[in-house]
Amino acid sequence: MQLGELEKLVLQYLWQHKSADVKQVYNYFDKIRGGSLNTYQSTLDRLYKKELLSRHKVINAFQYQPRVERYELIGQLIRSVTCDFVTDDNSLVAAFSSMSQDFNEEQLNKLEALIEAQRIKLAKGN
Amino acid sequence: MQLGELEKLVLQYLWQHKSADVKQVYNYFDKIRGGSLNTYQSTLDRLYKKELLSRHKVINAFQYQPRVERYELIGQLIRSVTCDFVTDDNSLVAAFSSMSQDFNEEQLNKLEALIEAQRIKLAKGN
DNA sequence: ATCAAAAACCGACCGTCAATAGGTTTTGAT
DNA sequence: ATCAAAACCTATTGACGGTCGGTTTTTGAT
Repeated sequence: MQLGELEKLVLQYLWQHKSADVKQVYNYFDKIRGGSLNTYQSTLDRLYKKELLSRHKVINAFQYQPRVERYELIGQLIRSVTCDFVTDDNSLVAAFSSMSQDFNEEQLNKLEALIEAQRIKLAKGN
Repeated sequence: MQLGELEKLVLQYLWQHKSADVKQVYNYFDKIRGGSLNTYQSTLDRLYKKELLSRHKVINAFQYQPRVERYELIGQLIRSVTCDFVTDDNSLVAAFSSMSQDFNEEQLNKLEALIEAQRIKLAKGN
């Protein structure tokens, strides 16, 4: 998956506001970065075609909603950027190792809890 | 950072072979995917300019070497694809959560060891 | 049913970047 | 000084995101 700057901004906006139509998106971004209404129309449409947004008509305009949670997309992006390089079991772990410096105490705790949860899931699966 | 298909292939090759010049790279890939020698020259040059490869002359041809370990690049890519979306402390952790299904028992063990190592590092830092 | 406004859609253009390759310059051995 | 190899420069092509003008479709009021 490939995301441009504006696409990311719009996604952020929709995660925050849950749902919006073109006008709302346009009104919001017009003040901070300009661009025509059509620009946002195209961007929403592209995100919709990428299946990152869903939409349905309300009255006469589409309301767009995120189709994936933020963390899901992050996970998906990590996977897509990663998969070409992960040849063996250790690659991903090693990559995390190089990232571990990014984590603070609290995050480490949460990660550990996640690992434990996953262990249980694996155990049940067998 | 933005990497094309061929760039990834060449990187893989160099991680495996440690060091090579254009000819070697060309000879290797010519059999499996074609392309002119110049194509590989450009690709190596691009990777060099991206500071992913180092190089030095041996006799009269450049020898190229990886400048980053595989896992370092993976970590870097994860960070770059991630940073636009990680607004709060929990985002990255949440992303890992959505990826945790990718890990098997053994990998979980290794991750846990990493977390412990990072904890110790943090403790010493204070 | 008609019609004007709103919304959606289409198509074009630009900029960026990877892939590709031809042509030119540099270089080093003889 | 010559000559072949290597490096470098410079297009060209193909994707793709951003941008926007223009056309079609939808819709709501009359």
